[in-house]
Amino acid sequence: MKTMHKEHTLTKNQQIIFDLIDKSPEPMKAYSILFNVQKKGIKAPLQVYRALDKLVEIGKIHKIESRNAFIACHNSSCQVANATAFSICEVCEKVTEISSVGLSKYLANFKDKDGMKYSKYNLEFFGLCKKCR
Amino acid sequence: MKTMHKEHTLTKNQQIIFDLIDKSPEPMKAYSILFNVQKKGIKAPLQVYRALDKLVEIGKIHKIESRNAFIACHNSSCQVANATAFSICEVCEKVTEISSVGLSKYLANFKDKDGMKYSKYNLEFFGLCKKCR
DNA sequence: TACATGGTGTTATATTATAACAATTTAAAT
DNA sequence: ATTTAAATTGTTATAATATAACACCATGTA
Ligand SMILES: [Zn+2]
Ligand SMILES: [Zn+2]
Ligand SMILES: [Zn+2]
Ligand SMILES: [Zn+2]
Repeated sequence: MKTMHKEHTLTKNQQIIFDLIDKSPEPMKAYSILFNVQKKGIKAPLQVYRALDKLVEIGKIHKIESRNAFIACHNSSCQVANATAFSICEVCEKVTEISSVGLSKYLANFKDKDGMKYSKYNLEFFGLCKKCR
Repeated sequence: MKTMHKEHTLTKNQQIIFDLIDKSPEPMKAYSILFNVQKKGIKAPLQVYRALDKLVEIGKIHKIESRNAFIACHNSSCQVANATAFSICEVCEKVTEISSVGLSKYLANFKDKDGMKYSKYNLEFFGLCKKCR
């Protein structure tokens, strides 16, 4: 049985950059990514940003907007929805993707005062992680 | 009777920049703000960013993270909580601050899988506004 | 007074991101 | 197989966003 969402074969640059982000325990910034992939032949910011744009578009990674950093997705449903939620520790900067059915249902069904619904959203929670309390 | 939250008397630069943002029908970017206040003697990016930082801190304005832009707050509760929600039109870029008691209660009470609660958050919904549909 | 705190003005610089253009690769469509 | 369109790449240059460092000033207060 086939999966519901389209499969994307990553190109060489996309794969290199995805692998790096996926292995990283913390969100990575674009120029840190650039520095780390220069030995693999990716030399210019644009090469990084183009791969990042595509990876975000297909849901393999997410951008943490408040940090200008990128994290790999491990939640298959994001790859369709572009509906994301994270918790961010304000002390150690640890970022965790939240995958809560309750939360995503609540947000997907939320109506603003014009009765408008939104299938796409980004939520960032801030606080202290377990370790930092 | 006094208000619950601390009153902040804005300094000259803060007031100039707040007034500009407050009058703007759309979120303003830092360098657009700079351009617009140069006639009032604010000449350097840092003067703008310092005022913006303070205004964000005291909740008079909010940063729309996905747009690197700033919008005035008209919701008094944000000034205490730094818990914000916006809807953003992906066509015309109209941004509206959402003030829904239900939503803010839900988010303030949300517990992640470690049982952790977060009083501070930023939520950005994306879609099409009324006019753009 | 002396001290602390926060704001200001200034120059320089760091960080994040895109424009523009030519060449190449890939995957259909004929 | 050949043509075509779409996507990706490589490259140089530049735009847009944000902070570092330092000297100075204003205000409150011990
Ligand atoms: Zn995800
Ligand atoms: Zn932490
Ligand atoms: Zn607000
Ligand atoms: Zn619109």
